[in-house]
Amino acid sequence: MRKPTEQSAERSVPTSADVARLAGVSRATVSYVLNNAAAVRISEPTRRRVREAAEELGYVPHAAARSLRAGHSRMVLLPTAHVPIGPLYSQFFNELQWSLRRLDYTVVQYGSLGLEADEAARAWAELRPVAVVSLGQVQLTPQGVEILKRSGAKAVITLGSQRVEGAHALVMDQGRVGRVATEHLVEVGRRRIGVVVPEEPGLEMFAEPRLEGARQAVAGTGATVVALPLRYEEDSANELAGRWRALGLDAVFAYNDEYAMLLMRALQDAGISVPEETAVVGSDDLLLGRLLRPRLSTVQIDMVIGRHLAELVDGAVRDPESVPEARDLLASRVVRRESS
Amino acid sequence: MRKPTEQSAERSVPTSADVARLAGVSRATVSYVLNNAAAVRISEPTRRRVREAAEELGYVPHAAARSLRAGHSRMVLLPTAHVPIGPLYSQFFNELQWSLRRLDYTVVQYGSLGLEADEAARAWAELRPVAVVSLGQVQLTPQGVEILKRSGAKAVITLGSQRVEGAHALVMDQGRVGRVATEHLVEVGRRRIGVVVPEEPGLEMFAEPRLEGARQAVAGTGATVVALPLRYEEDSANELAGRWRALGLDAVFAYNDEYAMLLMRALQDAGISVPEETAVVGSDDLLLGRLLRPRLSTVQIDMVIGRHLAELVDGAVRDPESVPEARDLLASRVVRRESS
DNA sequence: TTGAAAGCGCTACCAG
DNA sequence: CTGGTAGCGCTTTCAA
Repeated sequence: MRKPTEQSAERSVPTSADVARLAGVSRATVSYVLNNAAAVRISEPTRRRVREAAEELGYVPHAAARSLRAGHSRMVLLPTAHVPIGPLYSQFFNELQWSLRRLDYTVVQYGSLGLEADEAARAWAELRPVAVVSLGQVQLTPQGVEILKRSGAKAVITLGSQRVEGAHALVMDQGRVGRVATEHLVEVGRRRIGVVVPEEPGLEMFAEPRLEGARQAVAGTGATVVALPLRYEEDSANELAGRWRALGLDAVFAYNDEYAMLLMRALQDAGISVPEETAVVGSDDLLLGRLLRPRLSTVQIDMVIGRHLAELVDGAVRDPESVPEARDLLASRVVRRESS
Repeated sequence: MRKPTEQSAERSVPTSADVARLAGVSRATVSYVLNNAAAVRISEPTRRRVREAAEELGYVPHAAARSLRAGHSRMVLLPTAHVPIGPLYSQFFNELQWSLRRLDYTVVQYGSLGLEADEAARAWAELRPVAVVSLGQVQLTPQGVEILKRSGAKAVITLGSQRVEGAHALVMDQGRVGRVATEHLVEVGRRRIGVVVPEEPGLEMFAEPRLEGARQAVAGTGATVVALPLRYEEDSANELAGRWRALGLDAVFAYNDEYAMLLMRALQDAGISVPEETAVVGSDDLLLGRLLRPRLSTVQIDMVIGRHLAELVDGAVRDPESVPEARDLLASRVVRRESS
C-alpha cells in the first residue's frame, strides 16, 4: 500500500509537530491519540487521521524528550563487563529481560568494561535509569550507589556476594557453592582438599567467596583446604597436575565444570586416578560434564528465577522500602556422579 | 573530606541550575566549565567554585536533556536476544564495546528477546541511537532499517549472514565455516556427510548458512550431505546415534564443538568408532575439545577484531557513504586433530 | 568574563 | 472534543 518513497534522502526526523501538521490537528491531539490518553475523548475520524499521518511519516516518539518531560524514565540498567559465560547466566539474563519488559520497563545493558567504579556509576547515572541491577561484574561502591540514587534511581540492586552500603543486596551466596562441594568431599572421607581459584580476570567475585565457603566447610573437621591458582589453559593444568603428589591432595573442588574437566584430564594424563586417588567436583552441572568418564560430580546451582527478580525490581521501584534487605538466591546442591 | 550528608532523603535530583545557584553563577557558566568549552574563557576561581558546587551536590548531567538539545546522541545500540554463547562472542563483544567507548560512544545493549522485527526497530528508534549494530540475533527487515534511518541513525550495520536492504552489511560468512569443514571431510575421503542442525532457537542464523556451505562443498564431488536436527540433550544425541548406521554416514560436521562432544560421546556409546567408522568435526576450537579422546577436529574461526568493527562504525557515522558494502569478516580454517 | 533567553520534542494542564 | 502553552534540563548565541 505504501508507495516506496524514493526520498530516503537526509530528511530531518519527523516530530509530533510534523504529524500534527500533516493530520491538520494540534500537537496535543497527536499526543493524546498516540498514547491512548484515557482522560480525553478524541473523535474516531481524528484518531485515524493522526495515526495515518504518523504511519506515513514513519514517526517514532523521542524517548529522551518524553522522559525529560515526564521527569522519570522506565529504564532498567544492567551494567555488564565480561559477558558471563555459561548457560546458567544466559538463561537468567534472558528471563530477567523478558520479565522486565513485560512490566513495561526498557532494559538496557551498559557495557562498562574498563570503567572504574565511580566513573561507571556516573556514566550510568547520566541515563537516569529508574533502577540499576548489578550482577557484580562491575564493583559498586557506596559512593557509586549514592550517585545513582541522587540521580533519581529508585532502586540499586546488587546480585554479587559482596554487600554494598545503600544498595539493596540480593545476595547470591557464592560461598554456599564452595561450602556444599567441600562438605560433600569431607563426607566421603577426603581430608586434603584443593580449591581451584581461576586466574582469569572478572572471576574473583565468584572464586573468592567459593574458596571462603570451602574454608568454612572444613572448620572443625580436621580436613584442610588449599587454594590452587589455575589458568584456563592446558599448560597451566599440566603444571598443576605435575606437582599434584607433592601437594598431597586427595580431592579438589575445581571452581566449575569447565575447570574441572580441564584439571581432570591433566590429572589423568599425569597418572593420577579419579576418583580413587583424587576426587573431583565441579559446579554448574554442565551437560558436557556428564559425558566424561568418570562422569563429573558437580554442584547444581538453582539460579534465581528471572521473573522473580523482575518483580523484586518492580517492587523496589514502586516502593523502595518494600524490598527485604538480604535474600539468598542460590540454592545449591551436590550431584554426585563418578568423579567423587 | 566530604562530610557525610545525612540527608539521603528523597531530595530532587540536582540540575545545572542548582549548581549555578550554589556557585553563584549562571547556568551558562556552569555548562561552559563542566564541558571545558574552549570558545570561552572563564576565570580560574569561577571554575573552581563551579566544580566544587557540582561535586558537593553530586551533580550528574542529564544525558537525555543534553542530546535533546544537541539534536543527536552518541549512542550505539546493540540489539541482543539470546545471549550469544561461547568465548568467541564474548571476546568480540567486549572488544567492540571497549573500542567504541574509546571513540567516545555510549554502548548500549538492548534486550530484544521476543520482539518482532519492526516492533523491535521502533523500540530501538525511540532511543535515537546514532548507530545500530545488529549481530543477527534479531532479524532486521528493510522496513526496520528504514525506520531507524528515519529516526536519525546514521549507520545500521548487520553482521548476520543475511543481507538486509538499506543496511550496511558486514557479512560474517557462516557458510564458510560449513564449507571448510565439509571440504576437509571430503578430502580425507568421506562421502556421506551429516551436518548437525541445532534445534535450539536463535541458532538458525548460524546453522542454516553452515548447512548451505556444506552443500556447496560437496557439489560436484560425488559426496552427499544430510541435515541432522539435534537438540543439545543427551536423549536427542542418543536417539540420533541409535539410527546412525541406518543413515549410512561416515562423517559429521557437528555445528560446533559442544554439539560435537555431545554427539561423539553418543556415537561411542553406541559402539561406533571415531574416526574409523565416522569422522567428527566441530567448530570454535574450544579448549574442552582438545581434552577428549580422540581429540576433536574443529574449525577455528577468526572473529573480526572488535576494534576494526568499531572503526567501521565510526566511519559510517561520520560519513555513511564511506563504508564498503560487503566485507567478509570470518576467516575459518580446519584444525585437524584425531577425530577426523 | 558572565548572564539572559531561546529552543530541542514531548505531555499535561486549562480554555475554548 | 480540540488547541494553546508552559516547562522538563541542557547548550549556545547574543548582549552586556
